[in-house]
Amino acid sequence: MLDQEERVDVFVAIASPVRRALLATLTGGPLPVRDIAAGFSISRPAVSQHLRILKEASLVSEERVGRERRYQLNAKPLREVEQWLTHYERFWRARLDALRDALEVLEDQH
Amino acid sequence: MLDQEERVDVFVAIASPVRRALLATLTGGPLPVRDIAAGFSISRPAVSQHLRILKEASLVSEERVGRERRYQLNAKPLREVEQWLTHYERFWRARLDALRDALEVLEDQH
DNA sequence: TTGACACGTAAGACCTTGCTTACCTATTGT
DNA sequence: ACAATAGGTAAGCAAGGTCTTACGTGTCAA
Repeated sequence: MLDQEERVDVFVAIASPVRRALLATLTGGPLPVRDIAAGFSISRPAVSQHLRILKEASLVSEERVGRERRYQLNAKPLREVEQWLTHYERFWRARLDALRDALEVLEDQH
Repeated sequence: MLDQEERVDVFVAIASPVRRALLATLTGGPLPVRDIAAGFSISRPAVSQHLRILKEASLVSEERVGRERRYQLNAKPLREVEQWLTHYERFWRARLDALRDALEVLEDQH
């Protein structure tokens, strides 16, 4: 079960708005490249190149069906991003708490 | 309370391992550039340039104290990333559920 | 078996990124 | 006033990303 080409960092993969849009497109289920590219203004080869990056980040997998290649979303690597975020969650929560406390003080003054 | 230079996409800002390390460095509290750069092998100007990107993504703020500039973590923009992730959470959760179910079937077979 | 289709890949243009060194300004301490 | 410190900025460069068009390969259908 070893990933053969896990070269691309997930953070790098999702840094591109185009690639995030590609992932969003695949939330509805697997699609062949033709259908994916239909929703984008860039050329089909450009879409293929982005799909390759996503594949090398394991964010999509490809299944060959006849002459089509159906790309499927694989969200699992996003857990790394979520895990990274948890280290910072307390910081923006701290901010919110401070704001809430400040508002409470204002409330009490009335 | 308008951000004067919110040019940089948060996803782009955190795509760099160096910048993620810079953010990690600041979790301990505000630091002057000198102290930040001490933990990195790249030059101080390179650190300054990364800090600028982070500042333009509002991930850090700077406070001038004498001849120092103390950079402080501001995690709030990371909420955008977290919010984006929630759209995909159900996908990797679906995977986990499928795995758990498969394991249960194996259990039952014994 | 021949043409159309689906798709990847190669090559090249172009822009951006990320580093370096050199230099500048602002502040502090003597 | 002057030297040292803190740190931003400019210039230059190598490397990499992102498009395009052209082309190659595998598959289907007549």
